[in-house]
Amino acid sequence: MTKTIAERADILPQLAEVFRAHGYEGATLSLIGEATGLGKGSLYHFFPGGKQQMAAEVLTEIDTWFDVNVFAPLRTSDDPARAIGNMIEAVTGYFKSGGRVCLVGVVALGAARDSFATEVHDYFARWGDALAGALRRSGDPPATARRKSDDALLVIQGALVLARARDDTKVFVRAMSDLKSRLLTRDN
Amino acid sequence: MTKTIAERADILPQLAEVFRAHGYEGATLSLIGEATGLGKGSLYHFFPGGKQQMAAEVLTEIDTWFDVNVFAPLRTSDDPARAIGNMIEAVTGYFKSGGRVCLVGVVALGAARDSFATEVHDYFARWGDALAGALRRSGDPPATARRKSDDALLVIQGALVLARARDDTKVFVRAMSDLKSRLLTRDN
DNA sequence: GTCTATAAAGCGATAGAC
DNA sequence: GTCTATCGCTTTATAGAC
Repeated sequence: MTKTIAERADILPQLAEVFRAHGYEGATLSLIGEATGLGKGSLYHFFPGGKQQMAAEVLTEIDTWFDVNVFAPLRTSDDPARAIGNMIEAVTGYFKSGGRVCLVGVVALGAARDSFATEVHDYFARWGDALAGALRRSGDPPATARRKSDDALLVIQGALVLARARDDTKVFVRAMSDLKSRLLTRDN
Repeated sequence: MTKTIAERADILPQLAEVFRAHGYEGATLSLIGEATGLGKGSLYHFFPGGKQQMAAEVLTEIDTWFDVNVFAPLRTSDDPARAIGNMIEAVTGYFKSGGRVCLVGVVALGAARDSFATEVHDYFARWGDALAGALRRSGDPPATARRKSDDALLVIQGALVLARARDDTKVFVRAMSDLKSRLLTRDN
């Protein structure tokens, strides 16, 4: 019988799902052990800082994913309108049309926010900056771009809450469709 | 020395604040005891069903508050536009301009959602129905009214998430102001 | 790198005196 | 109605064998 050797890259996504499903406080080491198939010994081998470190690394990985797949395209694309459309598509896929919650939003609402204030703040700040930049380059004046980017972040988070409250992804899908046309319309 | 006799009506709001601040999982009986000044004996005297019952009664009280102060005016006012303006004002006050989170939203995002599915679902359903009704009476066609009411609920929840992530109420205040004019404009 | 055993603390909940 | 003491269990975290 060969032992399976775990790698950080495999563990983090499973860890993320546990935190998403149960929140920081609700994600116990037993649940994490089940989801990863790892005992506490292995878990503490990878994350000597315990639960706090696990959540911090998960948040960092989430941030990296968005940086590569969402923020960077918004910042560098020479077709900003197209990049905004791609953002909506990427977000819809990532959040499984509202069937998967945003861990950063969950953390922001909970008591763990204070422990991860920087991670939470920066995630939304960098998303907002990247989106506002794309809107400016597509013709919106700075103040309008900023208002529209705030609006977008807030609609995405709210749609996730409502979709989960109703246990129905329709409201999320419709919100993304509306958001897209609102972002790509110049006169608002 | 006279013992203070606690009443349910005094306990529930304190209980609500603990659940809001820590979420369902994070709200321990110790924290609840501190916040209410009551020992476990007293707590279990009032709530034999324990934490689950405490949260359920808090959710019911929240629902009642919104029913009286938000939903009923939307349903019965003969000046629906004015009722919608009042709703924005009531919500801004209740959520302290984004400084206080929505417990129903917090529960919806967490693992406790399944235990309180009915309460969570009904809260948003009744709010949505009341608001959509007011919008219809103020001249919006049914489909538009429904879309705008979904939009409103989602913007409120999202603004709460973003305000807490940024630790800044400005985004909430601005979102409410924008929402108000969007709801009261006929051609969208 | 993985596991089991274990520690110390905290959890929700109960019992019973007052 | 309130309290303290306590139960049984789970929690996070550590130690040490393999």
